[in-house]
Amino acid sequence: MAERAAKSPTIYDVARAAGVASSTVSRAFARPGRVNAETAEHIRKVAAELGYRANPLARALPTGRTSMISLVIADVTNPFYNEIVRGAQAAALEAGYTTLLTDAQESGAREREALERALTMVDGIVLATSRMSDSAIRMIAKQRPVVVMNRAVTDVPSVVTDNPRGVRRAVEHLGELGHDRITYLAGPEASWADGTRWRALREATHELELHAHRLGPYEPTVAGGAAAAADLMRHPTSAVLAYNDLMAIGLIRALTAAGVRVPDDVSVVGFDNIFAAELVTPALTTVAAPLHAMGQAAVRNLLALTRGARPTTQAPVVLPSQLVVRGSTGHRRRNRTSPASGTTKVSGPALMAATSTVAGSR
Amino acid sequence: MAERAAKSPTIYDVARAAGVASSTVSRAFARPGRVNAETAEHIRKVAAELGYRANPLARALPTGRTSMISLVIADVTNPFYNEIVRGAQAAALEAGYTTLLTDAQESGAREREALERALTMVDGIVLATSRMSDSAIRMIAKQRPVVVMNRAVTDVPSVVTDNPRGVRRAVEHLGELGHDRITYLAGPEASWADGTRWRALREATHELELHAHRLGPYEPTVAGGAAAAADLMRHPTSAVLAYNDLMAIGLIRALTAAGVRVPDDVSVVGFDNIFAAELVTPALTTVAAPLHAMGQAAVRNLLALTRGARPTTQAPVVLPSQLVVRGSTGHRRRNRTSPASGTTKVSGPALMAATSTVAGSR
DNA sequence: GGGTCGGTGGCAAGCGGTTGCCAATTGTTG
DNA sequence: CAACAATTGGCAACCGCTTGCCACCGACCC
Repeated sequence: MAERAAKSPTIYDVARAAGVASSTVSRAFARPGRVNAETAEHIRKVAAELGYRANPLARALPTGRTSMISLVIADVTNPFYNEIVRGAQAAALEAGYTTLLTDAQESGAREREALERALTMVDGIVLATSRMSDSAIRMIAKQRPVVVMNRAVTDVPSVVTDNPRGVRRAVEHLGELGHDRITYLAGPEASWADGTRWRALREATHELELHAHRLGPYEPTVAGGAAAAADLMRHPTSAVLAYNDLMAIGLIRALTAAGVRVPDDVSVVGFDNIFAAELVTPALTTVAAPLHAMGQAAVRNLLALTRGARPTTQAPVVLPSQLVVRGSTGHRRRNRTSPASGTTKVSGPALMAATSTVAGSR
Repeated sequence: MAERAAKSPTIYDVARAAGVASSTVSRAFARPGRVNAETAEHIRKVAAELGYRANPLARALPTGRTSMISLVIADVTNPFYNEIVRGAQAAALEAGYTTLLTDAQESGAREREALERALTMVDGIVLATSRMSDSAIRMIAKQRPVVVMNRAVTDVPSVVTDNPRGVRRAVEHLGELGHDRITYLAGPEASWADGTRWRALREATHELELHAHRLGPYEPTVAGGAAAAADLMRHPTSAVLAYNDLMAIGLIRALTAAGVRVPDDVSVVGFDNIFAAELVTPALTTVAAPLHAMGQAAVRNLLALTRGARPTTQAPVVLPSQLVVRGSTGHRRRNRTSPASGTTKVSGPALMAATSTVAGSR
């Protein structure tokens, strides 16, 4: 059983080896101009020889700054977060910060608990689609800088996508295809994005003289979408806007299994443009969020806060969303979601002409 | 600009308020029996009133134990890791540990660098599909307990899936469908799993008197699989075993686009059973790894190590893998991957009879 | 009644850095 | 050449918590 290598060298070891005081070593690293250039150079050389590496914990104690931030997401297994996480990590890394990823497992309680543990260890927190209440979030924000994503909380800076614009584009797209009635499949009630999207849908359909209808709420998962299919059969429609891609995918599968064809019988639009959206058949038309950019923006804003910047503005940072047209939307043919009987087909290629405005990454 | 709440109370505050020494407060929390039950109770009450919460960093300094572990994965955007991360987090949480998730972005260099930063902060490290060299890993293992996943490194405990068994099952499955020649699409050369799978394929095909062929390496991504399609057209085959699901999916898409039908013209089997595997069309037949269990097992072993357990055994912990039969494999009909010309179809349902031994979660 | 001993609580020395303050050295300036 | 400012390095006091060691105390024993 090989014992762990002897404890790593400290500033004291370096100080002794370099013939200076420990404080000088400390400053040589932390306070650039504070020490003579030559001395600093010498110290750095000795430190390198000894393999000295500053202990971030020890540094954190007196300064109170840990150079760690916490990223809390609702569900690690949801592919929606993958790109967000990467964006956030990239921004954190470039600023010399380490990220603590926390999975709330879709539970506000677990989220609070995890946060409780992390709170004292981090310089700031990014809450991606938090399931906690506004007041709970504000409570946390009193103790550490916080930035929320996909949500607006009074007095807490946030980063969101332009949902209204995205919904508007989706509605226009469906309108152009001849659909005059759009059914919204609602997601979690605790979700801020859900409310925003439904509201935007109502406004957009109203302006364009179309009709909006709402079903739900459902779980924001493939299973939830499948569950919605049954309800949808009872409320015939020709176009559906789902709360997110996972639901849209589940819906399409259930519909297909029931003999309803997509997009021939019903058009489906999702939200988020997750990785799988372009892989399913038919490929999913969806409102894409700039996931990577959001993660990055959230962390950058957070770090600005930790440096003492005043909470940006009261208005959230809004990132543009984009409609990605793929195969799940097509011309309106019938007004029902019941099994097909006719066989005249609109040519596939024509339907997919406008395919992929944005290519899936990877 | 609301100033952050006053610094949180320390053991000294609690000690004063409770009329005892700080050391007693410390022990009341950390060393159960060491202090009188009543005193402890009193201290705990006072602490609760003050809202005292131990500072993990301050605790880490004298003890050298941070209660944090690092989980390093090759690519956060790869859905393969989602369940692993969750399993790992669950195991860590139940033991009171916090997880530091690090994305190596498929680069051994970035991996080392990130590790460098985290090394001093964590009690142990789990390397999920590391891209570093064996010696680099052993170097790290000298400084902190390490457990590797999906890989075997001499002297470093590891957790892997039963690749040979999985491959064997896939080969048997394909054999039963009449395929006598299986083409392997290789993944990253730095991947241990890749070598293991190819070797297992050769052995299995040999025993069953089939032929194995190898193409690649390719990127372990959808794009990589698509790239393989072109090569595959030049090396006709009726059955393909891909390094992972992402590649399998990319391959199927490219093949389909080129007019080659799956599974009619060629059967495709993937590895990992990622989330999207059951969503694509045709649904992917794949060798499923117990992702969640692996993450969990890795962390549990790691924690055992930090508690001083001697490196389990030299042999890796092997978790069972399972073949999930879906729609991408079918009876052999032709021996070429060139565009179809015949139209006789094996009935779809028959082909999919054995569908989903394991249901995808969610 | 004195000696032992287990149970408790306190003292104080770290853990590895940071940093305010002071002193020594060197360079400027009138 | 004295007075003074700027530069640079060292001293030592923390940051919040852990823990070895000691002191004290009442109980128990002989």
